[in-house]
Order: sequence, then C-alpha cells, then structure tokens
Amino acid sequence: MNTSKTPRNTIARTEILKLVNDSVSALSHADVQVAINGLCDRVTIYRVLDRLVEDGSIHRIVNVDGIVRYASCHTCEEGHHHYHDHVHFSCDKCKSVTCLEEVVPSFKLPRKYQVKEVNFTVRGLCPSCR
Amino acid sequence: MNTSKTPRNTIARTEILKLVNDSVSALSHADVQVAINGLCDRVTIYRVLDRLVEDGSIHRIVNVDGIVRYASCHTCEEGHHHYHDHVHFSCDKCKSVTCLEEVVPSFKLPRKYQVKEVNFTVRGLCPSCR
DNA sequence: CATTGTATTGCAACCGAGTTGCATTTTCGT
DNA sequence: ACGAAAATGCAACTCGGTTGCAATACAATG
Repeated sequence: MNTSKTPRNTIARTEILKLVNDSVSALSHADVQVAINGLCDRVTIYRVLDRLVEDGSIHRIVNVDGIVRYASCHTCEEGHHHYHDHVHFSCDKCKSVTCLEEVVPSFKLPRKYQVKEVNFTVRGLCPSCR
Repeated sequence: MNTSKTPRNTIARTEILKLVNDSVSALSHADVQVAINGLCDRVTIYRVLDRLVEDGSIHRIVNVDGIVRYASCHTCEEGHHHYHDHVHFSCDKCKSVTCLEEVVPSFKLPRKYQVKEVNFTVRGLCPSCR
C-alpha cells in the first residue's frame, strides 16, 4: 500500500523552492510571504513548505524563538535526504538564522533512547555583528 | 546603576516553583495552568515563569514543537546559574520532555561566533515508550 | 487535444501560545 | 501601620499556524 501522493510542479512550489535554495539564511514563513509578494495565499505558502519538507527538498528548523524556518539541503544529494544534525546559528542582532553544516555536535544518549530528529540551535552574535 | 527589581514571594510564585521543581519532566504553560487549577490567572502564570527564569530559579526550553517548557535547575547551585547546554529529549509517544543533564554535546563553532544561549532538543521515543 | 481523477489553491474562519495596558491588590522594608 | 513598588486580574490583542470546503490547475490517459 502506497499512501503517498504524486506531487505536482506548480508556480508556487517552484518559486518558493528557488527562494529557499537561493537564500544564505533560513527563511521563516513570513520571510517567504514578503519575498513572493502576493504570488499566492499565505495558507498555500504553509502547505508548499510542508510538502517541500516532506519530500526532502528543504529542511525545517525550530529556532530558539520558537518560530519555524526553512533552509535548503546543500549537503543532501537529490532524493537522498540527510539526517539534519548540524548546528543552526541565530544572530540576536541581524536576526539571521544560518546553517553551520560543517558543525555536527557529538553526544551520547545514555539509556535506550530512540532518536528520530535532532534540533540544535545556538543563539548569540554572528561574525559580522559582533 | 541597578535596574533589577526586588522580587517578592507570592503564593503563585511559590506554588509554580514547587510544581516545576517537583516535576520529572519539563512543564509547559498549559501544564502549569492545569496543575495549579485556578490558583491564579493564566497571564500571571506567564509572568511568574518569566520571573523565575530571569532570576535563575528554573530554565527555559524551546521544544521541537516550538512550545516553551520550563524545568528545574538540578545541577545549579543556589544563585549560581549554570549555562544550560545539556540535551532535552522529547518523546513522541508520551509527549514528555526531559532534561538529560548528563548529556552535554561537544561542538566547535568555526569563525568568530559569540554564543549566548544553546538549545539542543532531540525527538524520538523514550526508554519506557519504545 | 479533450477528458478526467486528483493534487493544489484561495478564502474565511478558527486555534493556541504568548503579550500588553491598565486599574486594583498585595508585599515588605521602614 | 504606612506607602512605594511589585504583582495580579481582566480584557483585548498579536501572531504563527491549521482546517474545511468549494473552486481551480496539473498531468496522465485515451
């Protein structure tokens, strides 16, 4: 039984994916909404972002402020989605959230914990703001 | 110049602090509200929790679901608040969020990043649920 | 290239977490 | 016991995100 839908290429999907991929920092729903400037409804943005995450085209970050942001998967090969275990840095001053894909923290969970997702966010001042 | 207010001991503060300290898992605002059962207004709960975090009596966790939770500072001596750099585990099944205070991830930020806060959350199944 | 099943969209209404302003009440040092 | 300042309650609000449903757009098929 295959419950997955066959996704379709729409203008909204194409534009939003391009937007996220071309951005240096992770984008929130609000960022995307401003950037696409009325191309589609805000609900559609939410749904497109959800779909893009689901099929592994982008990845989702829950920032220290509790707001979800989205970033491209640079280190992921097409159709082969990596485990997103790298650090995200949130700058207090310029408000940018960037993936530090080269920074992968090492840690050991003690008892029998079964890990499904990791979310590692660091807050402070980025190199250009401090 | 000292801008800090002198905190007062109120019933709400005392009860909420006791609640958080006595809990094995981290509590959300909603959890606290249910537990205190109408002792005070929900806004007061928000304000008391903020104050407790501010004076280092409890610590704040932003979970993978984006909801803020509060936990006691077991490893912190009175008046000497530790840097909260340990891992928090969020169970998908029983929905509990627990501090794994013994699990401190090691990572190296590359360029000149100035770290002020760390938030490390792991999602999956806890020992009793898997 | 018209048909058609289904994925996608827009709209409006909703939800839940968290915040704010302000008048009233409670603390606690004196 | 008094008074300044801290804390509270209430109501209204913001904001991120979700849902139901009818209308529309894709893309596979004939």
